[in-house]
Amino acid sequence: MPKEPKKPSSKKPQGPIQSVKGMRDILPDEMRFLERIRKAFLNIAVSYGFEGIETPILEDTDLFVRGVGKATDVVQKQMFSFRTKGGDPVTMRPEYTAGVVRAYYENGMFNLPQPLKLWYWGPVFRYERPQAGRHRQFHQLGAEIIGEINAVLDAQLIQFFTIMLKELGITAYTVEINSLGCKVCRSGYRQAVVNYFRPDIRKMCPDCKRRLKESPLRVFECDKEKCREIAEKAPQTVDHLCQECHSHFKEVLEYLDEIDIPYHLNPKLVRGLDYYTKTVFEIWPEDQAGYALGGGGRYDNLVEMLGEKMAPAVGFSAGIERLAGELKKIGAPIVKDKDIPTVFLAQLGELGRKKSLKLFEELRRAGFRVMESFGRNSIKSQLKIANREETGIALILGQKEALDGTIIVRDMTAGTQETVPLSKLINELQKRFALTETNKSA
RNA sequence: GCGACCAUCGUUCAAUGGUAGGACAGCAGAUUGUGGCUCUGCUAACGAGGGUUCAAUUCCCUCUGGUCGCCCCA
Repeated sequence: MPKEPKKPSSKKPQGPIQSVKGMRDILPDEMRFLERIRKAFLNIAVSYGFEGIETPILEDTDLFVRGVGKATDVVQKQMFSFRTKGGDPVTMRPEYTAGVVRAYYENGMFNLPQPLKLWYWGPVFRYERPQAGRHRQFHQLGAEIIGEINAVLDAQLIQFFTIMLKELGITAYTVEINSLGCKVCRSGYRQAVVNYFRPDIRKMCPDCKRRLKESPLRVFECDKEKCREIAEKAPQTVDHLCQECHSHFKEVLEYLDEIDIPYHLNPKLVRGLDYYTKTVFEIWPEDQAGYALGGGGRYDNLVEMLGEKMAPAVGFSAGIERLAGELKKIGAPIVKDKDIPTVFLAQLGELGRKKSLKLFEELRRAGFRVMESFGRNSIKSQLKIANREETGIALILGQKEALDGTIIVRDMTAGTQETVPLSKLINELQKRFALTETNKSA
């Protein structure tokens, strides 16, 4: 037999389709945590006067290069970028802020009453090696306040974040905070940093040599021992703040004191995105998980950098999966939907099944959560499922009942049942659930 | 981007150079229209490609995916 050399149609081998590297499924068990986080988050967002926004996942690559910063790790090695068929360079957003600011311009939102308070929730992408607490697609929630410079808002966003953690039951965290100053003091500071490192530049790693040229503050992010040693006594931002930035920072801290949020001044905190000015902060779990739950800060220049208008702004974002991880860690009880009055609707025979479909909707309209297994014929297997799902009450609608206009209401815990007229069913159920409610609270 | 380890039913854990077994879950039964306990049966897996071999799930290589460090962040 002559061998037919197989030409692979692509470099990928045939086989079952697996998820793309770093992309994962969120299954119902985890989804429950996410929904809980979303509820807590939205609750606060709405009462704090924030409104929702969603921007496209795909943006012009240039938005992030200019917005987030050319020298940042996010842009240099973590961007999920490619070209469209038309040849346009696009990038799957690695964060929200740049896109939100773009939307601010494109939709003329500077004409709306300022400041603009926006919340967001959705997937973001970073091209990295997947690892614990890190995937290529993950989800962020966050909030931005655009068009207001007052320091009280910096504090309010931190308050927003910490209140959310509190509502979720997460208490073991620290707030790290620092001020990077503005354009004015930053150039002075930058110069001071460059001057400080210059004598030692030969001893430093190649990365730092490059950083010192392109973005000197990033030198502090290096963890090579030598660079660290040298950086130990480097000038700190807080010592080079201009009058305005100094008092702004002081005010932020005073506000935080006022609302009893403990913080840790961290002069080394610079954040991975270039657009930050003045206040920056990160929230870290206390158990040294190796990653932050979230962070944020002021970005008074970003709006200007992306367009012609000027608008001060401040924001924060948090990793939703990481918050969910904390919930798991603290053993947060799994909240199921059981608290909604739930009944199981079992049907028997052709007529019973037909009537069930309608009854199902009537029950739903009356405020009940209804479970069923309409596809099954035997009453036995249907009750088995009712038992497994732990619905306290099962309704049985068979041929006989369908003809009589009645239905069996079965108490699954007591094992008792009675036949009631269909017309009185809702009433009867409401009575029963009211009873169990009072028993619970008693 | 660099390094280490891993890959068997849905989950979890076995065994094996001659194509795989248990547990849990799932499904169906144990006479007539009634769940939980028990019993019985059934379903269901060697990530993909290539090589070595009479024979590969097992050995080797590559790819894909996962886990964990480094880096960095959410």
